[in-house]
Amino acid sequence: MLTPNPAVELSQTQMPPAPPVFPQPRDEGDFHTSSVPLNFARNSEIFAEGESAGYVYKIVSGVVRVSKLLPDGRRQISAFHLPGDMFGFEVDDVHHVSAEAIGPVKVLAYKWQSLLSNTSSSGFVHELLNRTMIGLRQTQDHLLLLGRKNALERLAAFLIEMVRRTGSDRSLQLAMPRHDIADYLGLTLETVSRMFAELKDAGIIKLESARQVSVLDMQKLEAMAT
Amino acid sequence: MLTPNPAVELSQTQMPPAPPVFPQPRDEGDFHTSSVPLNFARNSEIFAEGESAGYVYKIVSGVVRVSKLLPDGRRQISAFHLPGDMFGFEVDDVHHVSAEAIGPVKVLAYKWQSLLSNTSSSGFVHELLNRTMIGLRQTQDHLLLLGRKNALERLAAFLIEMVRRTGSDRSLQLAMPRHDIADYLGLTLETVSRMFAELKDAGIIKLESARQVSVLDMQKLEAMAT
DNA sequence: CGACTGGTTGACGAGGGTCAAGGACCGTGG
DNA sequence: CCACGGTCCTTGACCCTCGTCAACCAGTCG
Repeated sequence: MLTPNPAVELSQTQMPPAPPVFPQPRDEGDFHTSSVPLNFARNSEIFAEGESAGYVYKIVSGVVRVSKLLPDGRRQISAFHLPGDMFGFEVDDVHHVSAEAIGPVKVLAYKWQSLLSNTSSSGFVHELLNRTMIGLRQTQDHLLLLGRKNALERLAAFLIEMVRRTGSDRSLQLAMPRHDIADYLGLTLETVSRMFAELKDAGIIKLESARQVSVLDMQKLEAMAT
Repeated sequence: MLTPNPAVELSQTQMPPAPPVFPQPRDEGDFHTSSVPLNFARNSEIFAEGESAGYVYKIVSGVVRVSKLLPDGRRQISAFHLPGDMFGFEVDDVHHVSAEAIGPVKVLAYKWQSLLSNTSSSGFVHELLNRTMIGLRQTQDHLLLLGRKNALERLAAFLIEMVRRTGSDRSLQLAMPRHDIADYLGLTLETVSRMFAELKDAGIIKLESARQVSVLDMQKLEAMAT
């Protein structure tokens, strides 16, 4: 996808109609560089593994999953990105992960090369370095989770992460289905469902619905995440 | 460890005597910044999780493991670093991982702040951004391994990675014990040992000794790594 | 030679995957 | 208004991979 015109790509299954696209460059104050606002429909692909990487994306609204696939279909989600997060930068102009919109997503797309060459953008390089280092640290934390924690600890850690990142306190709205949570935590969706039930039976959370979780005992939840 | 004088810290167990330390700053061509050569003995700590992060390290010789620990002792090694690699950079002046010398290690230590403030070092920031992005990519690949691959696939991937990184072709010298390989691959040392045996029985590798591996069939090995 | 670290192998069990069935919730259309 | 299809979620039964525990072996250094 070299020319960003993604909302046309509603290939996968039948999709709710994508919001209209406005491909006119706008001047965003952020990096003294023009950005293009883009809209993506639920489950549509923002970029895929192996594609040429021309743009950096900043989320305006919605949630994005970044993942890698094995040839036989096994999938590992390496991160969920929320509004304000940036993603899509690569060293060598090739995407080594793919990114998809979990629900309807609005992003700002920045042209990668113009950002780096732009002389007034040394602040941008520092910002990018910071964000990349933070991303590296979160990914290292996730390695510990995948390599050494059991299913219950993983789900507890996930819920804590989501509570913290969404800035909510007790009530938590999950943007993603069980299957995505499973692929993020290195589990199956059945195990994720069972661990939800276990936390519920222990009186630590309350399931208003599958996507709407209330944390009843944050202390205990944090203790379970080890 | 704010003042680098590490070879004195031979705390853990009885250690082979550390090579002498030469703490005089030298001018290395690399980043137009002075570096301090340091030596670390086998199993000695270069820095620990939670410590203040003042230096960036570049390996001259030896192998370093970077890891995170759970309170109950479970450990995840997030990376092995070989000569030429850099490690130790953090966003917020606090180390979120620990680093230890696997065998005797020589590094060059660069003062972190002086590198970033130095006006002539914008090249350094770009280099650091590149290295961090590469590190992030490798860590994402490792997430896929830990989250979705089985024991045999993990060991095969590890051997391929080591062959590639050491630049060797058939013969591979492993710097680390089974326990470290296990903590890198999210397995136990027994399982690692069994997978070595399995690859050996399949005629894919030959174990000259525990640390000396010959790859007999690279094709098959790559096929096993999925 | 003895102590120590590191590695291999076996027996057994548990945690989580697989397979299967059914329930809850939603928007659409008759 | 309700039936219908689709997506998502839950729960149960069974099984397999890998962890645990234990014994033993190999190499090395004093």
